[in-house]
Amino acid sequence: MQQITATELQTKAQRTKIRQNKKVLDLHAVKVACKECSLHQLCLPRSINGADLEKLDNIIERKRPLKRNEHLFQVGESFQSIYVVRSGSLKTYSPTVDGQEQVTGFHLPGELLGLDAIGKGKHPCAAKALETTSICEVPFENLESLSQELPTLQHQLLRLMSKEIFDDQELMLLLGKKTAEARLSAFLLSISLRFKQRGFSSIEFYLSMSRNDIANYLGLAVETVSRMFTRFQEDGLIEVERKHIVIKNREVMRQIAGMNECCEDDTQVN
Amino acid sequence: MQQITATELQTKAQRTKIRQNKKVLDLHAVKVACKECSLHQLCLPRSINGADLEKLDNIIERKRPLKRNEHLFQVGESFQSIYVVRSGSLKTYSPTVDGQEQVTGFHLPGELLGLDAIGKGKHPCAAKALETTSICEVPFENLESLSQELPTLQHQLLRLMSKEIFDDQELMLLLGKKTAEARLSAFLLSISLRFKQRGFSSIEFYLSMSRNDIANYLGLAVETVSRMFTRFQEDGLIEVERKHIVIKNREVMRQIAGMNECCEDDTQVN
DNA sequence: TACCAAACTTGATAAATATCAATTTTATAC
DNA sequence: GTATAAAATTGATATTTATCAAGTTTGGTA
Repeated sequence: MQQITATELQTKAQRTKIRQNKKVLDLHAVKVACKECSLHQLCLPRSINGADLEKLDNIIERKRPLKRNEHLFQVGESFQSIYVVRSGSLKTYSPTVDGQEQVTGFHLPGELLGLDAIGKGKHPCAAKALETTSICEVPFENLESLSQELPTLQHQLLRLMSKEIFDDQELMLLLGKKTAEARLSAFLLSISLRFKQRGFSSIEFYLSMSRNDIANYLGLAVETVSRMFTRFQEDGLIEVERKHIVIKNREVMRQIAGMNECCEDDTQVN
Repeated sequence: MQQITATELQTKAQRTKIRQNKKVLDLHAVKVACKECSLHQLCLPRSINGADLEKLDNIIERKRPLKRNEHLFQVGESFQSIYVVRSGSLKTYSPTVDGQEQVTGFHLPGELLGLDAIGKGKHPCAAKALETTSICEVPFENLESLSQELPTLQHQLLRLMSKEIFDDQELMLLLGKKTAEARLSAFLLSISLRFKQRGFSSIEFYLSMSRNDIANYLGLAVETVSRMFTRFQEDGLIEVERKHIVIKNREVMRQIAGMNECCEDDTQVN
C-alpha cells in the first residue's frame, strides 16, 4: 500500500495537493484491500457509487499493525468500534471463573471482531494478535448512522451478524456432540475453507495459533489434540509439521467431522 | 386480551366503526403484550411516538397459536420473518449427518427466533412448539425498511443480534469446558433468569422440554441428565418432580455452574 | 553457538460420561 | 378405565478423554 507522508517542509498548497492525491490513492487502496474482505459487500455493494464509497472510506480508520501478543482490546473495555482483520490473525478469549481463559474464536484476514460487544456496550472478551496483524477500525456510531443512510449497508451488517450466530451454533454442535477427532477435523476444515474464501490455498497453510489455543477452543486437552494430529498424519489425512498443515484427504476428514452438507460447499465470500 | 369480532350482520358503517375501535384497542394491546417482550425496547423505544408505534404495529402479524409439536418453520425453509414468542415455548434444532438432531436452543416468551437465518436467507434449523404457543411474526423486509426510518429500531435490532452472539459464546464455553453437573446447573439457572426477566417466578417453574431435549442441548446422554437431577435433589439444591422445578440453593448452583460474574445479575430485560 | 524457556509429544493411569440393559413412571389413545 | 407407547430412572460396564509425568523439539536470545 503506497503512502505519501507530508513533511514540515511542504507549502500549504503542496500539502493540499498531496492530500487530494492521497484521497484518490486511498480510495483505490480500499477497493483493493477490501476485495477479499468479509466487508467487501458491505464496503462495495454492487450499486455503491463514488460518493457513498467515499462516505464509508471516511469512517474507516487504519490502525498501526499489532505485534504478536499485543491486544486489540481487553475484556470489559468499552465498545467503540467493529474491527476487520486486514492481515495476520487474532484470537478472542474470555476469562473463566477459575482464572483460566476460554478461547472463543480465531480471526483470519477479512473477518470481523467486536460484534458480540454491541449488546452490552463493552467487550465480553479480549482480542490478542497471534502474529503481526493489521486491522481496520470502523467506529460503530458512524457505521450505525451510515447504515441509516445506506440500506445495503444496513442489510450487509445484519447479514454478517446473522452469519456469526449461525457459525456459533455450528461450533456449539461440535462442542456438544462430537468426539475429539471430529472436533479437530472440523476445525482444520473450517480454517481451510476460510483461507480458500480469502483466496489463499485451502490444502496447505500455516496455523498461527498454538496447540494449546486449539485445544482450549475445541474444549480438549492439549495432549489429546497432539495425539489427534499424530493420528491424522499416520492415517494419511494430513501432513503436519509443527504449524504447517497439508490436507491430504479432505473427503475422509469431512466424514470424520460429520459435517452437514450445508457447510461443505460454502462458496459465499461471507 | 380483548377482541372484537366482526359478524356478518353488521352494516358497513358499523364495521368501519368497529375497525377503528379495534385499531385503538390493538395499539393498547400491543403495549401490554410487548411489555415483557424482548422486543420491548424495539417496539416501544423511550422516544417512540404514536405514529411510529402505529407503523410498527402495522407490520407485526399475530399468527394462530401453534399446538404442541407443530412446527413454526422447517429446516431449509426460506427466511421471511423474525418471530417473537408471546406465550408458550419452542425448541430449535438442526439435523446432523447421522440422522440425529441437535437442539440448538429453547425459546421462552419474549424471545426471538430466526436471527440465524438472515445470512443465508433460509432457516438453518427447525422450530417446534413444546406446548401450545402463540407467536408474533415480524416480516423481515418490513422490519428492515422500518429500521431505516427509525434509528432506535435499527439500534435495538443490532443489540438483540449481538446479545444472541454473546449468549451463544457463553453456551460454547459451557459445552467445551464444563462437567455434566456444571452444564445442568447453568442450564437451570439460565431458565430461571429468563423467567425472572419476563416477570415470572425464578425459583419455581415448569420445564416444557423433555429430559431428552435437555440432554441433547447440553451435549450429554439422557441418563446423565437424569442422574444429575437426582443428585441435585439429594444435595438439596433443587426440588424436582418431573417437569416441576424449585430452586432451593441458587448460590451453590452458581458455584457449581462456575458462572461468570457478568451473568449473575443480568437485570437487563434483553 | 549454546542455553533456556516454552511448546509440543508420548506413555501410563484415572476420572468422567456414554452405552447397554432393565425397570418404573407417566402420558396418550381407544 | 385400561392398554400401550413414550419418557424417565437406575444400575453395571465400556469407552473416551483428562490428568499426571517424563521427555523432546523449537525458537529466542545472550
